[in-house]
Amino acid sequence: MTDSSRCYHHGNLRDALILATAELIEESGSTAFSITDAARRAGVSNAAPYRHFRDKEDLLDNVRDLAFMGLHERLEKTRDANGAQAGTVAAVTAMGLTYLQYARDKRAFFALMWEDRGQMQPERQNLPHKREGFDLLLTAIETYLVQTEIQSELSGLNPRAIRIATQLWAIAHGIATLEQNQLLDLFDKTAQADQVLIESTEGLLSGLVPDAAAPSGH
Amino acid sequence: MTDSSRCYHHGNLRDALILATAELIEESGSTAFSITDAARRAGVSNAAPYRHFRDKEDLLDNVRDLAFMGLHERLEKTRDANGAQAGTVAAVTAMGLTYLQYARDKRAFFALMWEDRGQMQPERQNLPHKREGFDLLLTAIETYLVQTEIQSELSGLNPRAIRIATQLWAIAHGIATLEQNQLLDLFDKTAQADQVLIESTEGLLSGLVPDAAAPSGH
DNA sequence: GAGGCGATGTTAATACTATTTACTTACCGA
DNA sequence: TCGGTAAGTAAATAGTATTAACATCGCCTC
Repeated sequence: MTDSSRCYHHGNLRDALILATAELIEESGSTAFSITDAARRAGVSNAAPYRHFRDKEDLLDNVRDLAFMGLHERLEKTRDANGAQAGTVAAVTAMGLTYLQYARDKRAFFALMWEDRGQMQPERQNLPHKREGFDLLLTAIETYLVQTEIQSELSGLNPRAIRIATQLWAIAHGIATLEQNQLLDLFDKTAQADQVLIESTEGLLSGLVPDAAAPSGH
Repeated sequence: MTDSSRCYHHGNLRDALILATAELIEESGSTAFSITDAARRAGVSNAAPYRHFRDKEDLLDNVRDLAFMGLHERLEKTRDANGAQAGTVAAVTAMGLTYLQYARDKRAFFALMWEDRGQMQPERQNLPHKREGFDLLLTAIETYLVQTEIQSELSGLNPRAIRIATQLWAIAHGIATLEQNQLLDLFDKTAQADQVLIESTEGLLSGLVPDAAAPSGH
């Protein structure tokens, strides 16, 4: 059943189509693609995909999942590579740098992941995978907070950790977007995206003090 | 020439098409639209647009400009409304909040503005309009730096001001994206986007000290 | 005013596209 | 062995961008 010597039945068309689509998108550098092309690349007729996917967007959703998994994998690798210095600013920063690098390496995937799908049903928004990436960052930050004795234990639900993770994810995402839109080099040729991220991370993490609510002194 | 009693020649089809497209996008809430629909709405045939725009993307570029001008207008209004307290953290924060509100109010426009067009020629990336919005933020921050005696005079080119403006723009953009992707309520139901932005802005602006290079102590 | 020319419309044609329908094949289980 | 169903096919439909060939109007010149 895993052989490639199929004449009529493909065997694993679903995965083949997802992969073919991913390849088309990566090769063209654009999220636009035709279901016809994907089918042709998988070696089937143009109607075959509809046995496995409701519509084009459904197929695309699966490619999106693939993209999120790719990012997640890289973030995990970064976390593991920095295991020795877990809980340092550098370890947190490394996660953000990985995010930026992914946006560079897989530009079309990155665009795909964050395409506006506001009018789509919630179950078609790849929320679980989006959340997974966030969780990794969150853990890294909690480790930092515990390590620097700002927080007493890992909980996964510490409101401050969540807030900081949100801020860091937001700034990494924003920097990636600005970089892709050529808005960094324009104003500050030396402000490489990485540098901006490193400074922002430090800026947001410094100033944190044990216990207490939000720091409000200037 | 400005009458509406035209039978064959429209008079100002170019603008009418841009407006029609903008309306279609706003009404549907999606950046997808058909040139046929835009033409119909403007009361002309489906080939007429090609007398005024090279292709669909060219028409879309003009809608993008419109969207950027709308954002710019709002930012200007915010700046003027806060004229009295120019140079305060609140004044800077207000710019970010305006950005977030625009992303909420004009969701489809916001998506349109930041659609990935990496493979497009530079002249089709609406760079001037993107830059204009940044400039407003930059000025607000320089005013803040001068007002708080961190910087001695308005120059428009102060590297630190540029760096901070970049960080703040990035974080505002990132928060808007997370909000639209329902990644804020998911993890922290109380972390309204506005609140995250307010805290980030304060976090990034505090810790700044006069003169000196980047603060590196934690 | 007559004539013509270029800008701005038109209709019709081409080539893709997504999606559905009705038909076909091959596998799997009774 | 046989029949049902999952998974493929071709063909039809409807909508799309874009181009080509033709039509009309306003304006400029004589």
